[in-house]
Amino acid sequence: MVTKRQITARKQHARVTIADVAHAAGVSPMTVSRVVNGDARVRATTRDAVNQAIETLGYSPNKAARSLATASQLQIGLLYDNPSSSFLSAMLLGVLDQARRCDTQVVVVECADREDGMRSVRNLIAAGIDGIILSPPLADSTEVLDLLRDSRTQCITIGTRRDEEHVSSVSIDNYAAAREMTDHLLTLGHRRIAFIKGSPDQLATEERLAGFRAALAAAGIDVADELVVDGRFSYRSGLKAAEKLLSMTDRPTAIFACNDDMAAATVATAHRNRIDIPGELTVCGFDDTLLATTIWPEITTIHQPITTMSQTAIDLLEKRIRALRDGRDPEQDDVTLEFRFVRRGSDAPPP
Amino acid sequence: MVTKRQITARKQHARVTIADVAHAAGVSPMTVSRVVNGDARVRATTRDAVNQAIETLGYSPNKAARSLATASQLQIGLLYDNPSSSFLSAMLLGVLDQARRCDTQVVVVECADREDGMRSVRNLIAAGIDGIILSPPLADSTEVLDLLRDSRTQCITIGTRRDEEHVSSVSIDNYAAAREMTDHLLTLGHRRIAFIKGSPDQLATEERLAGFRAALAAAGIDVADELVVDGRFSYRSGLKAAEKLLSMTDRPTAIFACNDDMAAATVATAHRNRIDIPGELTVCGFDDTLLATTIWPEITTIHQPITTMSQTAIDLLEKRIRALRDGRDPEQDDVTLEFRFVRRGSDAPPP
DNA sequence: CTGAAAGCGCTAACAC
DNA sequence: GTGTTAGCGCTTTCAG
Repeated sequence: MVTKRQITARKQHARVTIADVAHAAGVSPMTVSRVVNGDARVRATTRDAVNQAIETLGYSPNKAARSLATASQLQIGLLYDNPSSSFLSAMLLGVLDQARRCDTQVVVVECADREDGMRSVRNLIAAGIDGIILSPPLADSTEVLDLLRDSRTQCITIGTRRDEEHVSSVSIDNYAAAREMTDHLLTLGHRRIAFIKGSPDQLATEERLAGFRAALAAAGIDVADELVVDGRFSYRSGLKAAEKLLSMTDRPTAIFACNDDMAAATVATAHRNRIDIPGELTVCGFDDTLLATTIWPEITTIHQPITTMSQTAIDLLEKRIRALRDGRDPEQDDVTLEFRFVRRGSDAPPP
Repeated sequence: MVTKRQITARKQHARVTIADVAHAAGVSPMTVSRVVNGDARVRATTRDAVNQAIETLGYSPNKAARSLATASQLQIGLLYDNPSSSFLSAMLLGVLDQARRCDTQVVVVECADREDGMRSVRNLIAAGIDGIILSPPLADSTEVLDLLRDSRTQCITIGTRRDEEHVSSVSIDNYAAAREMTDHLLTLGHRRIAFIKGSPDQLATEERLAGFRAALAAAGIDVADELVVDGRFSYRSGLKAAEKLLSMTDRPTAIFACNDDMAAATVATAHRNRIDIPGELTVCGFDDTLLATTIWPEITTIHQPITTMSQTAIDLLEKRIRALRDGRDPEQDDVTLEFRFVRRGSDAPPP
């Protein structure tokens, strides 16, 4: 009696298993498994019966059992180092989503700097990680990349593309994007256009600058050296750069900042100096992080599909690792996703 | 020969299992399991031997197998609706971390509005979710909460506390925090202090306002109605509120905004009007999101430990679900975490 | 304190 | 097309 009650109680809480469904549908568990996994070799009527049973019983497969049986679960590490929170949340969203889809455990690690990055990578490797995703600026650290290569750990970078044998990447065409933005400014009629650079240690900085220069060159405009100023991607550094630019006697009519944080800082500085945007000055950014739409006016910028990028990264990494496991040679891919020019309220023709 | 080679090849890729460790240490798999799980009933020498073997073999337990054997893996849904990206990333970080720790699958769902929230909750329940975490403003939706109660789904809110039987919560003491901030302003010597409210549908708004009022009342200061203005937590709404406040003939010497976004907007508006911060105007915020340290001057604010909050939420939810599974009655908890007053550069004594 | 047996829920591989 | 058998790697009994 006592026993029976316990069993009943347990049954209530127990999830329905594949066996229950099989029983209800009058087939074997294997058939149910096939239906669930979309195996084509099941008669339509059988399939319907099974689906019916699944429906009424409210069956949903046990992930752990499946992982165990297929030996599928992977462990992937995601390292990041002080990104903007918009970048981070967008990235995490993509990672979480895709990881769930392809049954992958993701370990997210914040690194204070490259030193710390090296340490984390070593730890993860020791813990038996299957692959690693690097976001900038860690993705640009040759040191970290070399460590990964030497330990033969699969690796993929997000946001910057490294043309090296052992790392794949997911990024956008920074050069083309910067060029498109600059062309837009040119079309608007601007001729005196300034550029605020990002951190020198990130590839993206150079690529964007190159795109900027190319657009101007194509239009037959010389870039005055004084109009290309240093920045470090931070709001703070943008403030400094903007002050320098706006205090010039012959100040630019448009400023293209290497990311949205610095563009926002430029807007703030302009306002402080009672310069109207976009009436008296055009400002545009890059990345389309949340800050771009937070401030006023909203910033014209380049949208990076960060969530899709991180999903793609997980997907790619997973394929490479499985290929490796099956003895195949994993190919190195560099995926380039589409960026999108987003026009908002911070640009206008020159006064 | 062929067979052997295949086996060898496979062995290379196969992870080391508990059996390998057991063999190497000369004990049974069970003993290894006990050591790994910190069971006390193992002789010290045996334990050392096992640990030694684990070390040299580089063993790490297979999560899937463990989940399966202990029937432990839980599914938890996390719903969010348009939070600031700082809030979101902080929350995701905590969730990811804790979920990995306690072997929980988290499904993150973005909801466009309450309607959408209802739909998502229904879907999740149908999919057999074990519990749900709600962040504001969804956490303040009675409708969603009722649905959850009726379906007997475990639920916990983050950031706002609902005093209802069936929902647990993790939050900070908004009232006390607002009070502490206001006291700070009072100590500085401010007497004409304005308050920018958040969205009226969020409990946090009222609590913070109450704290603000209480501090002033305790100091024997009447709050002029005109100094408490509407806002909706957005930068945009903060801009409007700040303009109203700063255009007053007898404008306030300090402005306490209900969150950092609105505080940042206030700073921008002040700058636009050539009002120096903190020299001529003190501005402070709430939440300590990234925006607070992005802009200049950095904003004095209240730090909410969002990452810890979401970790705690997962932890609590997990305990409740397991309790329920074991037939125990899950208790309803309201956990209040410590906030931290963070003084930065946006406050000073009145001019 | 330690070990043997049994099984968690699912899916490969092979039969039929 | 469908069923059978045999595990995946771990932990829970229950013996000793």
